[in-house]
Amino acid sequence: MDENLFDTTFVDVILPVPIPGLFTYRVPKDWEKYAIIGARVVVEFGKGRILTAVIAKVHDMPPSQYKAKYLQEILDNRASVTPTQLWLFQWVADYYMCSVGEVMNMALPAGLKINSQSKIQLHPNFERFEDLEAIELQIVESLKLVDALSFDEVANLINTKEVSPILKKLVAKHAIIIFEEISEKYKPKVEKRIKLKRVYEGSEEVLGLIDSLEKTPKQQEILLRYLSHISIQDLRLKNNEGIVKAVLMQDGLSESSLKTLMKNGVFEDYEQIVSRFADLPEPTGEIYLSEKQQETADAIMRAMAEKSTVLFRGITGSGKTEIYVDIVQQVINSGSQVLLLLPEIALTTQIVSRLRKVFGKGLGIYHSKFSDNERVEVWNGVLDGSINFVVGVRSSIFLPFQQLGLIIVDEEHEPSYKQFDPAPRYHARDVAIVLALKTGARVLLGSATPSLESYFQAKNNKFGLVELLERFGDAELPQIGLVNLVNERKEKTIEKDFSAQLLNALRTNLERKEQSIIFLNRRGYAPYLNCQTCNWIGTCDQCAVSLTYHMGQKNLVCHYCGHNVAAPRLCPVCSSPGIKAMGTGTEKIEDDLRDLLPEARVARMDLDTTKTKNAYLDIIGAFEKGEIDILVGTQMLSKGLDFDGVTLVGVFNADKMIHFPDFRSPERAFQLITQVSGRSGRRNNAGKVLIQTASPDNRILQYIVNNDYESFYTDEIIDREAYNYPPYTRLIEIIIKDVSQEVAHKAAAVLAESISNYLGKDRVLGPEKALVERVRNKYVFEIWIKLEKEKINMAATKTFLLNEKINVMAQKAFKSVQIIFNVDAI
DNA sequence: AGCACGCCGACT
DNA sequence: GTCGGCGTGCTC
Repeated sequence: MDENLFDTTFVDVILPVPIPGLFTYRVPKDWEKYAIIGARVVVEFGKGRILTAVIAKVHDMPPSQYKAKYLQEILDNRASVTPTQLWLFQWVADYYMCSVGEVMNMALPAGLKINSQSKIQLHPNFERFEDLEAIELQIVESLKLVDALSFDEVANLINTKEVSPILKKLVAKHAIIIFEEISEKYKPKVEKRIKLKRVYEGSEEVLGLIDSLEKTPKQQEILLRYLSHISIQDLRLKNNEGIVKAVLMQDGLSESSLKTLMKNGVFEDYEQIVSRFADLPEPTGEIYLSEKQQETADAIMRAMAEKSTVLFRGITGSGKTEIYVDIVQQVINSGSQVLLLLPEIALTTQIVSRLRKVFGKGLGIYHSKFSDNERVEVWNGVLDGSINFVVGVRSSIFLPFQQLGLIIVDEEHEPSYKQFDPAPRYHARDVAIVLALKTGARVLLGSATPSLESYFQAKNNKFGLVELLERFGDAELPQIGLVNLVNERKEKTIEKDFSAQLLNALRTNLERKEQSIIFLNRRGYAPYLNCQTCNWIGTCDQCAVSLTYHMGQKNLVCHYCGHNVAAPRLCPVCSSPGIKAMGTGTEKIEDDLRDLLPEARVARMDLDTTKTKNAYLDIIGAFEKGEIDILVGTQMLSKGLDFDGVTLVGVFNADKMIHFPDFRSPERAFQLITQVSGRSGRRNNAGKVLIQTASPDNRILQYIVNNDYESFYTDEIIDREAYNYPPYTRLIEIIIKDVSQEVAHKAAAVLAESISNYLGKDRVLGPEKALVERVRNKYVFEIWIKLEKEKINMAATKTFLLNEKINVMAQKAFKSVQIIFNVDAI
């Protein structure tokens, strides 16, 4: 008999797959009361594929086109995902042109998604080993040793990719069983604790116990140690709390003696679930604001009463952190939650420890360097309200806030707020603004060098604007000078890549025992190797770029695909030994400095020297302690670092930054150079900045020298308007990739043609070869479209684009083409 | 995205 | 002859 589909509950769930739409599953009768919107469930999707999904809708409409499968499991008895989050996931999916599943998958920490892995085990009744072939036998023999193997493990064992046909045969022969192993990933942290098995009445009894251990001094020592933590008088009240085993046993008390004590019923052990953040200190620090800072904080609060989003432009060294702290405290005290977004690497540093001192346990940190389990605890803490302040990276915008009052986006101009690689390609600042509009929270954007988009909104009264244009205390702005490389070249005063002017300034600084920073936005030793005899250049065979020479490992590295080979000593083409490293990276600068200023202690900070969390802190620590005279580094130096002793910043390659072929490069250059310049001269030290350039008259450099953000903005915004770039338009970048250059180009042309017909030719740029035309063996083309928000129906355009993608890919020739939409590309 | 099914080259 | 390569289509 077929089941009665009336009076049956169904759920539409979000699955972590890049397929649009929700999927309907049937709820087993007994579980109906647990089928809540926002609860996580386990479902089978396809054949034997187990996934964690989130319930988005509960209803009683049986699907007409297919038969719904049953839910396998309901993981929560409450909503792990809030209704606001579900709304936000959908908004992000629509706006950034991806599936809700992709958003959900990114938003949920890995620890909240269960593991599904097909495994095999030996069939308990199998005996006919003689029926098996050699490989099958090998698998079965292994299963005798380890009771279960994953598909991957089998693949490794027999050294083949395709294991499922073999395993199927084994199943047919009743030799093995395939099963899905499901396990929740999140494991609470447990702590072993020890307590006295029974509470002793009165001190005599305890003293008696101590005496009874006279002959076993090691056991007695343990008991005395225990009593030193919980005194005899306190036993009655505090014995039940016990003490952490590791604490009791530190400095090498005897484990075996403790075991004996437990066996004899003196002590017992038990486990207790503890928060991973339990041992955090209570808040101690207080932050005092200068009069000017307090005025600014008050102005921001007033502005936020009027506008949902407020832009705060506070120049470097004006003490933004103190102002944030004051505002955060006010919002928290009103009973709301606060999120402070920071660019990824700024989080590993000083600011967190400063905030921890003020906010203690109520502060949660959400960051890629934290483990899965820690992230789950932050998620749950935010959900149940025990965490009221989160400092995190861009993905923390998707945490389950219940009472969100304020989102601060620090360094809001930072491009790292935009996710690029896997979908969703979202901008955390923009998502924050949307979320705040939805929930009534406020957004505070902070930067010394706001993005043109944000400043434009502020100037047009869409955002509130508060500016703080003087440094904290009596600190002065650094003096910024340009070094004319053309003149120095004429006079032949350049040594290696250093102008005499910069080198002399470094020398003077060294003599005065003051610290210097050299900024160069290119890592490695040299961007390419070149044979002086046959002109060979080392290139990546997967990508259309030269390989960067890294002297540390003596190898050539592709900065696009990571390809890594030993650097040849002889030219691979003509075998001549005359290979020369061309151009300059941070490694070379570091090396050259050791030559030019042998007495200086030089260190380098870039992606290559900061692979581990501690390396980063070690370099900063050594620099702060004055163990380093000159620190060479990439843009990493510009973020959230606060050094007192730096009085000189040298900038290399400024011209390259300004003339990079991208309409945003003037803005980027202005922001980056201004930000690194801000590292010079804090507190009582007047600082100096020297920028090496071949075009000292360049307008961007002039604005930087004069510290003139306003004029930079006014100038740049004119160009943006003239060429229809943001903030006057919205950009969508379309990336078309294929192994065949011709196929990619044709598909791109077809797509561009139909878009032009729909939007008009003026709104479509390309297709053009990408700047790096081949990456990982795929040819890349780009189409850019510019959309005026007032004139174009954005939603309709996006629907059109998604349909066109399907149309293009439906053509036989374009089956293998990849088409990626990057909304609001930066 | 995975995963299964289905159709052609290099091996026994 | 088969094994196994990856093209194509589907997933509630």
